[in-house]
Amino acid sequence: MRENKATKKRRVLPANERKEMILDAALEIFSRHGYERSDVDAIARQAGIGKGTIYRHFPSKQKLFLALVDRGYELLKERMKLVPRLRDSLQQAFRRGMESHANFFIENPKYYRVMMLELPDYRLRIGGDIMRRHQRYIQPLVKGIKTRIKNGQIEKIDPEFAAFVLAAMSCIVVERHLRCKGDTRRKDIKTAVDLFLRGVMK
Amino acid sequence: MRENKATKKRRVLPANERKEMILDAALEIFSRHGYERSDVDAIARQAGIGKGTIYRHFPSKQKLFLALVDRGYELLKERMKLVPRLRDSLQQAFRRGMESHANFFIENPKYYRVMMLELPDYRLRIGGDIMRRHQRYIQPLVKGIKTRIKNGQIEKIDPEFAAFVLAAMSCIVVERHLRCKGDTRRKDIKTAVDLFLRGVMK
Amino acid sequence: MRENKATKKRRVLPANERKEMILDAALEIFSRHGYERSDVDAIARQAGIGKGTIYRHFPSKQKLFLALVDRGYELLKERMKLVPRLRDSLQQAFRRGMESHANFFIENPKYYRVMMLELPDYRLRIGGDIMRRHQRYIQPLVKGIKTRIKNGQIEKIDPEFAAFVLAAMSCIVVERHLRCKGDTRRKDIKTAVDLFLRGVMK
Amino acid sequence: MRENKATKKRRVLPANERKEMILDAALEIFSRHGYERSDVDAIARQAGIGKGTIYRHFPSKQKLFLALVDRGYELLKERMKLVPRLRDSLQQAFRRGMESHANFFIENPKYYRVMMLELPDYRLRIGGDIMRRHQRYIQPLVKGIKTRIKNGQIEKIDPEFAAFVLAAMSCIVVERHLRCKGDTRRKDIKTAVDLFLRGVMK
DNA sequence: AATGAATGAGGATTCATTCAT
DNA sequence: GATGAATGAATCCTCATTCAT
Repeated sequence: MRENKATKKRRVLPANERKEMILDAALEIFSRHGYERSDVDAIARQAGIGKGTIYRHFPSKQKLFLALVDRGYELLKERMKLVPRLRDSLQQAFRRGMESHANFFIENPKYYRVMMLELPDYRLRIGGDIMRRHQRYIQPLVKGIKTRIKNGQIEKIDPEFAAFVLAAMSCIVVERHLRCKGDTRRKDIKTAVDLFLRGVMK
Repeated sequence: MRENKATKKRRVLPANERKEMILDAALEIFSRHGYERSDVDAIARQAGIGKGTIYRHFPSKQKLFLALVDRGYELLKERMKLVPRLRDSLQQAFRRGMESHANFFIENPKYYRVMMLELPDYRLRIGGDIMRRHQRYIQPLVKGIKTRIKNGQIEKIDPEFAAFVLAAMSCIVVERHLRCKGDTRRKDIKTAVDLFLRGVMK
Repeated sequence: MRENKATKKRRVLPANERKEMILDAALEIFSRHGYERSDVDAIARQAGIGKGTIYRHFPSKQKLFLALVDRGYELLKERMKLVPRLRDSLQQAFRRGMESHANFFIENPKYYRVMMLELPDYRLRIGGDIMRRHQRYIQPLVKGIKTRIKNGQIEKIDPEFAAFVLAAMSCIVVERHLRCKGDTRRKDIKTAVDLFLRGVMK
Repeated sequence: MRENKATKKRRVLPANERKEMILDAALEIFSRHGYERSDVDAIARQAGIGKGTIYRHFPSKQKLFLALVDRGYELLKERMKLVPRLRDSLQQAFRRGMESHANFFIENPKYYRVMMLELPDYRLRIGGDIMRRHQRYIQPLVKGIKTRIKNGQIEKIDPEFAAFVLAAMSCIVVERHLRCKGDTRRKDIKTAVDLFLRGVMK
């Protein structure tokens, strides 16, 4: 009907690419408005595709959201994988760990919003689903700490508790950075790691 | 049509009592389902009153939620007021502070859900209103830390950062407790305070 | 509870006075917002009384509105009663009739809004009730015209049609006046009567 | 839960047709109950479609009503366009004008109710929007009268006033006809035009 | 008699999901 | 496969009317 719509051909893409496109759009919209306030319509528009297409690839808005969170954790995991070499000094290990974690979210603030901000609200709704993911990603850290304890490098401390503290500190770094009072990142990471290390070292 | 409604007598209450009733019901529902998924109808049913009554006392769902959060901060403040005596030792001061904070939420898990879990999602929705409240309640803690620094009792550290760490630790205590693997509270609080103090003390 | 509310004592008034008060308030509100958009609440507030009191004196919002329209027609009738003396010349008679009619509404624009503007909208809803009133007040005019015809003073013309035309012209005068392009009243009335008379005179 | 819904198939229509369908239904409902008492639900039911479909095509109830009124004026304009040839005699011109106008509404009494009866109530509600439309449609008539005056065919008379009188007369014809005391139309139109012409001719 | 708190049916609008094209 | 029109349950809020005080 409109000639300038002729440009946008209905294109058939391989399922993978389509899914990625949709997840990109979902990231944009969910991070902007939160889960409940995001319309599937808006996501489709953002992706430049029809609403029905989203439902061909994801069975529901909720599942789409979960897939997005999963992708986030995947990316985060990849980023973290590079990090913890046990031959690092304690200092180095924790600093590098926190740097990777914080930097990932600072560089991907949309994922921060989707994965962290929605997390608690989500717990009320999808409960387990989201929490399980969070647990899963915290586990490596817990293990690392356990090892350090076994090695006698740090005090006996509940390793899960310690892992949560580290994660929380990282989030604080991110939030302060995103609130943008200049680049507090470097300083904050040092502060955090120092505090933590002094707090747990023998 | 409905004959079995004779039971429910209409009761007139003083505005204060009504408001409290409604807030009680709102606490129940909001903490159970989160803000967006709670509907005013459900709150009315929970309160055993008509929907219109809620609107007589609160101009909108949002304002009702805010009023509930306010009541929460009020209760928390009262609980915290008893705490910080400067002549307390550092140990005592921080332990008692964290105890009060964590215990308040452990004893009032519904407020925890409403005040803490909704907070980030709310940031995207109502933004300022909620965050201002959060800031306001963190401030005293920031000041306390500043004083300790000035007194030379603890290391120079960004006081806001430190305050956030303490608050986060408290939340971790609460969450672990609510996830109910036995009463980890006491141990966790000790762990947290020890970690923090060793981390910041000179 | 509030001392400055002490002024407004709950006063018991004779039913008549109360009714008048309420009708005054109703005139104010209905003329301002139209029937559907006027809240009984607003009327009560305008009257400075409780909502319940209105229902003690009028069984429903609708009946209150009708009572108000009735009072309007009563006032209009009184104003018109002074007018039509058959010994007047034709000119005089019609001019004075239209003057009285138009002036009544120009001086009581709120009644104009309530009686004229709502009239058609109302016809859809209360149907007969309102139309009957309108008919009743047009009748004298119809009779007058019939007499003039019988007297051979004016052409044979459907007297109801003629009466409607006169009433409509009067409304036009009022509307133009209320739209306030200076005082067109005098000129318009002359125009109207001249047009009508020339139109119907033998 | 509902098994007997199988009958109603979902039909996809081009936007134009859908809009027309909805406007048809709206005409039916609005003319029956007036604006405020008509609910969107009823219009959807009348159109045999879902409520949401209406909102896909019209952004709000109000805009839907306005669109309906616009369609009415469009139809009326088309009907009137056929009319005024300046070479017509005065008699002919006015008679044919009034005939067209009155007949349009007599043949489309629903439009009469929507466009004319709601008009005054609407003035209080939407004000400008509706009134502007009314003005626009009166203007050609005003101009026609001005021309006749300039041509010296009729007396000097306020042309807007005269136009209003003609429009009012036409409405009277319509109303008398709709109240259905036999077909008074022809006679009434003659009466009206005669009255008017004698009233204004030199 | 007067009050205004309480009620709940009703109404406009949104949006996840379905399905005809 | 892709599309977006269609759907209607769900939701917030209003307001005429009732009734405890």
